[in-house]
Amino acid sequence: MKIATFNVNGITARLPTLLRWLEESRPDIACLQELKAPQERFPEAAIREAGYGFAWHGQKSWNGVAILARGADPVERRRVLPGDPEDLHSRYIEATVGDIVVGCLYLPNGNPAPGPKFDYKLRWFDRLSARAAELVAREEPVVLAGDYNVIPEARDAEFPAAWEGDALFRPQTREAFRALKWLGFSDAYLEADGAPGAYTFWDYQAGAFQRDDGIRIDHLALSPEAADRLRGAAVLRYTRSWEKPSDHVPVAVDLDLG
DNA sequence: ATGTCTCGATCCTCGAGA
Repeated sequence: MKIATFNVNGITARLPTLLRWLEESRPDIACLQELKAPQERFPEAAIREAGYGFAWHGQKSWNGVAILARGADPVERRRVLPGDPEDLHSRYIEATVGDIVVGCLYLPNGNPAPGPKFDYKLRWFDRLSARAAELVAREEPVVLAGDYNVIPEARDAEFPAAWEGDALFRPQTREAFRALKWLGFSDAYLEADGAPGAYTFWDYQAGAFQRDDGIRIDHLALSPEAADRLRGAAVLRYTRSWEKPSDHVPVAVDLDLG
């Protein structure tokens, strides 16, 4: 079973690219982030035509997350991360697909740091960890996939010094990411491959992709029961060279599940 | 720091966010 995560940076502008990727890569489950469209503007017909059922949580202008399943309808469990009724950003959706629990997340960027946006990022991270602790206690295969906006280690950036002090690389951010690890979740790419240079994001500006000025910030965290079944992982760098690319590329993992 | 992109309001361009 191939499970992938892809920050599309606008599902309306990215629809042709998304459809091409679904057709060529045929993930069984696709977690999408940064859809930037209100709930009623999801391209339902095109996604169904491509062979996918879906659950999605939209928002005007910003955020927005979706879980797609090939030949199946994901069973939505929740569309809000618990712990803050005043947080109205659509950054989390959770569903089951067969026997697997999938959480699709778009963690706040958090810049400028320090500041209120960084505080929000850390609070959001705490809420994610609390939810992750609940999920891991069930001893089921769980995948928490998405744009974490976290550079876990210096090796996950081509120019780590340029990210010193940035919300994506601050010690507190990296510590919060490690908290998921201490709960029992593993970084699928690291476990299955781990080769350096597997960046998932390059800024559109200043020729960042041409200089390979990238960072690895899109991750799939696996519960122990999912990690037991991990067979491989891949970062689909080539999609960054397509027409009208997202600034992120998909990351896919292969799990030996049903 | 910025050589870009997307969205939305409103408008034929700009600000915000990333």
